[in-house]
Amino acid sequence: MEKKRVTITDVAREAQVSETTVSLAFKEGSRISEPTRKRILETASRMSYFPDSAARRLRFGSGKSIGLIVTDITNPWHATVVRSADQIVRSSGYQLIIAESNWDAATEVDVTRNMIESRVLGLIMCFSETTEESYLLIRRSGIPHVAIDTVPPFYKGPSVLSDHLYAGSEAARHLLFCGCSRPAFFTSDPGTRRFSTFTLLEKGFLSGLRKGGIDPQSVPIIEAGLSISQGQDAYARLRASGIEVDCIFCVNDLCAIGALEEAKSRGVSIGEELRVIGIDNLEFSALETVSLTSFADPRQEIMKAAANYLIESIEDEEPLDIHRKFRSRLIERKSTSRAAH
Amino acid sequence: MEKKRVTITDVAREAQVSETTVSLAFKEGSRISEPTRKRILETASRMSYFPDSAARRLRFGSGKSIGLIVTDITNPWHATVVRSADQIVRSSGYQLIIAESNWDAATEVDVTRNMIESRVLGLIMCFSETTEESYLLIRRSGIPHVAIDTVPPFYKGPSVLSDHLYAGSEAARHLLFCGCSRPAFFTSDPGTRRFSTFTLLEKGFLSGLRKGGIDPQSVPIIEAGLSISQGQDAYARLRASGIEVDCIFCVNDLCAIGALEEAKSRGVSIGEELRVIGIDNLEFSALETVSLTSFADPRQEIMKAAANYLIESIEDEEPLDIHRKFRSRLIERKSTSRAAH
DNA sequence: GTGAAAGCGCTAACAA
DNA sequence: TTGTTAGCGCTTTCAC
Repeated sequence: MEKKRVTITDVAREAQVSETTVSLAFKEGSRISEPTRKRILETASRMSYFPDSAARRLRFGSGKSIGLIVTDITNPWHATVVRSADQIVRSSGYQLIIAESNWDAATEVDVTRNMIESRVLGLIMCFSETTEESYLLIRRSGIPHVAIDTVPPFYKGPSVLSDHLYAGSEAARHLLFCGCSRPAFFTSDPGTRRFSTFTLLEKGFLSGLRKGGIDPQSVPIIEAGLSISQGQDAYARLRASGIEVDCIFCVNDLCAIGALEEAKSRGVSIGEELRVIGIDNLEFSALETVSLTSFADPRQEIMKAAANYLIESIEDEEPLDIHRKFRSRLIERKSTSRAAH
Repeated sequence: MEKKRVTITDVAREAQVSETTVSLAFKEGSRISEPTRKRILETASRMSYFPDSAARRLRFGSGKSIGLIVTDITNPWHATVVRSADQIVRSSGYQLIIAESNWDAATEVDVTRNMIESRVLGLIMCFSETTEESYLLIRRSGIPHVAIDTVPPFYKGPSVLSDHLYAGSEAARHLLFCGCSRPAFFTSDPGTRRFSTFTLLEKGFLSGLRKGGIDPQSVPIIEAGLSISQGQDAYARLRASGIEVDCIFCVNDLCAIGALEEAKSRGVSIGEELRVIGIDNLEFSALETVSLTSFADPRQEIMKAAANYLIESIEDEEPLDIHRKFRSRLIERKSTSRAAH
C-alpha cells in the first residue's frame, strides 16, 4: 500500500463537502452546523488528516512562532532560560522555536537564517560574540528582536541583561569586607575571555577593588575557563606560579567549585585562608559540603522582560526599545565567611 | 515608510528578470550565467530578500527537518542528548527542531501535533508516559520515529535505550560485593515512580538482591524524587522511620547527592556505615568532596544509534525496526568503597 | 540561458 | 449554512 499525504481535498471529497467547509470545521466557533462539523472531524480523523502548517502559514501571511537562539543548551543558565521562555511564549499563544549555536559562528548564522526564513515573528538572541553576521541578518530582516545575557560590542538593539558591572564590584566589596587583601580574578578561557560578560565582570571587580584601595595592576588575572576541571587547573597553576592570594572571584560557579576543590585537596582552609565567589548560584553551590558564595541572577525576570517586550513589539508594531539591567543578588555562604573580630 | 515583506517577485522585477531566474540564482550549479547570478544575488541582498521556507516547502513537498521532543531540557541528560542530536542531524544535512514537554501531557500532545503539522521527516521522542495520545498521533501520521530514554508500556515501536534492568542488578551486585546487607531503594516521586525507567531499575535491583540472598520484601522502597533536596528529605524520613540500612541505590545522582549530604550532616561515615550509588554520572559526582559511585550511560552512542536509524528509515523508506539497549558502566568511587578484609 | 505557466495545501473573500 | 474563486511565495516542467 502506497503512503500518500492526505490533504484537505481528500477529506473534502470523502466527506462530500467543499474544502472550505473542511477548513471551517477545524476552526472553533465558525459558522458551520454541528452535525457537519462532527462528520468532517470524524472523516478527517479516520483518514489521519493533519493540516499542513506551511500551507496555512503561506496563506495566512505569517505564523505564530518566536525564535530563541542560545549558545549552549547544556549550560544550566541557558536551559532555565529556554524553559521559562517556552512557558511565557506558549502562554501568550505563540510557539517557541529553539536553536543552539554552540558558540560556533557558522552555526549561529545558519540557525539565524533558518529562523528568518521560517518567518518567526520575533527573535530572542544569546549572541556568541564570535560573528557580527547574524546580527546583520536580523537587522536586515526587520524582525523584532531582543538580546539577553550578552551584548556584543557591535550590538545596538534592545537588550535585557544582568548587570555584570555591578556584580563585579559587589564581589570586590564583599571580599574586602570579609578582610581579604590579595584577590585574584579567574576569567574565561583565552578564546572567550574578551566576551562582554567577562570583560564587564573584570572591569567591575577591578574598579571595586580600586575603590577599596587595592591596585588593580597587582591583581592576577587567570584565564581559567568555565568548567570544574578548568577551575582546578587554574588554581593549580596559580599556586605553581608562587603568587599568593587570599581570595578568588570566578566568572562562574563551575570554575569556582573546581578552584575550591583543588584548594581543599591541598589542605587550604576555605573561608579563612582562601575565600571564593562564583556566579550562577547553582543548586550544588548551596550544598553544605560545597557552600559557595555566589550571585543569583533573576533569570525568570530577565526572560519575562525580554519575552514580554518582544510580544509587545510584535503585537503593537511599535518600534519600542528596551535596555534593562537586572542586578544579581549575592548569596553569602561559607566560602566567604567573614573574618572574626 | 511602510515595511513590506519582499518576495521573489519583487527581486525579479527589480533585477529585470523572471522569478524563475531568481529562484535559479539561489541554487548552486544551476544553468545560469555567472553575471546574471551575481547581479541577482546583489539585488536580492540589497533588497533584504529572504526566501520563505514555508513557500519552498509547500512547493517541494517536504522540508529537511527532524523533530526531537524531550521531557525536561534542564536535565543534563536531556541537554546532552539535544546537543548530540543537533550535531548528528545537522551534519547529515537536516535541521533539528527541538521541543520540550515538561512532563506535561497536554504540552506533549501539543508539540507532537506541531511537529507533525510542520511535516518533520522523522521524530525522536522522549515520552513522558503521562499520555498515550501523542504516540497515537505519531502512528497515525506515519512519520518515522524512535523512542529514546524511556519506553512507555503502550509503546511498541523502535527504541534505543539504556538497559535499566541491567543497571539495577549491577547496583545490587556491587553493593553486596562491598559487603552491604541492608539495602534501600530511593525511587522517584509518587507521580512518576511508575514510569518504566524507575520500575525497571527497581525490578533489576530487587532481582539482583534476591540472587545475592536478600529478600526483596525486606527492602524499603522510598518515594524520594529526582532532586537534591528530595534526596535529603528522603534520607531524613528514612532515619526518622527507624529503619536501619547500610546502603542506598538512588534512581539518579541528584537524589543520591542529597541523600549523601543529609547523611554526612548526621555524621554518618560514607563508604563505611553507608554506601550510595546513583545514576547519571554527573560531573559533580566525580568531585573529591562528593565522590559518588554512579552509572555512566553512553548517551552519544544512544543518540547516534537513534538518529542514524531515523535518517536511514527516512532515506531508504524501509520499514526497518530497531530495539537496542546499551549497558551503562559502573563508575566506582568512594561512596561505595569496598569493605576491608 | 531565460521565461511562462502550473500548482503545492490552505483560507478568506465573496456568492449563493 | 455551504460553495466558488483566487492567490499566498515558491519551484519545476516545458517551451523558446
